[in-house]
Amino acid sequence: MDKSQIAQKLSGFYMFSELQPSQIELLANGTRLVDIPRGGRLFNRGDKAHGFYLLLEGQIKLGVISPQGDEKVIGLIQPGESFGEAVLFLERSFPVYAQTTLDSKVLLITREAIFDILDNDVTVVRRMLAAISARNRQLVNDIESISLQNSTQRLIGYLLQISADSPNPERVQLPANKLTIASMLNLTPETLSRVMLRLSNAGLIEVNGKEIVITNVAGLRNFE
Amino acid sequence: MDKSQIAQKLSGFYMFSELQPSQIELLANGTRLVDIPRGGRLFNRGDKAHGFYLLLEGQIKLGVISPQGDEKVIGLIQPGESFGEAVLFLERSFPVYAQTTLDSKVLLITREAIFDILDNDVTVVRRMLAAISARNRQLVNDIESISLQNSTQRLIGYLLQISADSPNPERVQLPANKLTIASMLNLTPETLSRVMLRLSNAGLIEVNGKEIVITNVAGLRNFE
DNA sequence: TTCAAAACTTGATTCGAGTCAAGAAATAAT
DNA sequence: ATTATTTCTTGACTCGAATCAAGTTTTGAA
Repeated sequence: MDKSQIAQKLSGFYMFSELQPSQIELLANGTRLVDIPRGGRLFNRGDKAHGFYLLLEGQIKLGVISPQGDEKVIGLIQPGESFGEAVLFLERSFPVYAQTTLDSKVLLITREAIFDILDNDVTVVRRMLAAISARNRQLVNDIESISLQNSTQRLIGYLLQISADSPNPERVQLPANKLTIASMLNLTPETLSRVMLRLSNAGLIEVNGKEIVITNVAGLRNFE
Repeated sequence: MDKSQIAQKLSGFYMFSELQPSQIELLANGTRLVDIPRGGRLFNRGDKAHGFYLLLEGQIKLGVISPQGDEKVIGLIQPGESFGEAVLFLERSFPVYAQTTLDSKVLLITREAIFDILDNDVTVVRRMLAAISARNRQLVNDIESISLQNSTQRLIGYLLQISADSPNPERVQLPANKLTIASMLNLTPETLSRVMLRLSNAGLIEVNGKEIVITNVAGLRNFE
């Protein structure tokens, strides 16, 4: 992928869509493409940040691992989404690791390049603030559901959310394997499996691998 | 409190410490003082944001309440700290309520005033980004400890943290009542009480109401 | 200063979800 | 196509923390 293709990808990204070609070119000069095969690490917890990332293809899992080796998935990044912004503005290292779950292509937008743009473009500033704020909101929601909902409510909430985001709300596709989904929902795989069985038996969903058919949205929303 | 006193408070706040007097004055014109007695609500979940807040005196509890009435405290704001920034940059309402736990004085820095400054001052932009990013980091830490640590580890982590932030690390003061501390740590008050008793019995801490003497820091860090 | 309300503690018991184990199904590698 | 490996499911059992209950202490309001 050459510079002009990188520039094209950058200008197609929401945060930079208002920038002039000359500014995009500047940004592209401070951006590099990173190719990582499935299962590879983009960075580890504790690594210093050299910039922030824009996922072009594949999928990235952000997570933490306890001293006992237990893993918790904090977020799942899809193509077109950026991540790692927040670390840039603190003199700190990454609090999470980033690992691909599919062969992936990522743009690394270096610190210097983005700081330069931020100093000169009000729109990018706003959108950067909005991006970090949105992540913030998501984290608050996650804390709320971990703290105040039981396993069934968390799964239902998650299914309804991905259903709402889907073009075909009755038939959704889990975006990752069930181990990862379980970890995002703060469940063990065993519990996820059992809760899905309960919802199936209640006639609310049908599960075929990663495909979930929501047969009764209202029932799902009001379950228990 | 008149305009010049508000201006003085604003210029003493880290985020605005580099601003010129003329800019501070502009900001002060878009700022108002809010006085709220102990137990009062500054805003509720779902309220539209008119700006962000700087706590001058007192204490503010940020939290959520489940449909079943269970409460979860997400954050505790101390004098000199700001909050509510993230909501400003999303076209959304507050995901949490804000309630005083002491008689409090708060500055409300209105949307228009801060946006105006953000468009004209690079330092404030950086510090705003840093402030929201720091909150982000805290939230990730919270999710990590809720997800991967047991009740004892969470309390120990919390005590070590407030001890590290304290001028007198051996003798710390809980910043709120135990019900609030318990909720922040995702514990019931009963469990908090029992865990404190266990740590006391193990000779690691001494508890006298809100005052905790950490008699054995290393032991506390390596407990279990 | 008194007293009512709120906060905290302690004990007994329950329960949701985790753990351990073993097998089935799906996926990837050869 | 076959096999190895990973992922997923199901069952039996355990356990950490919640709940329920009752008493004590602290706090703040009249």
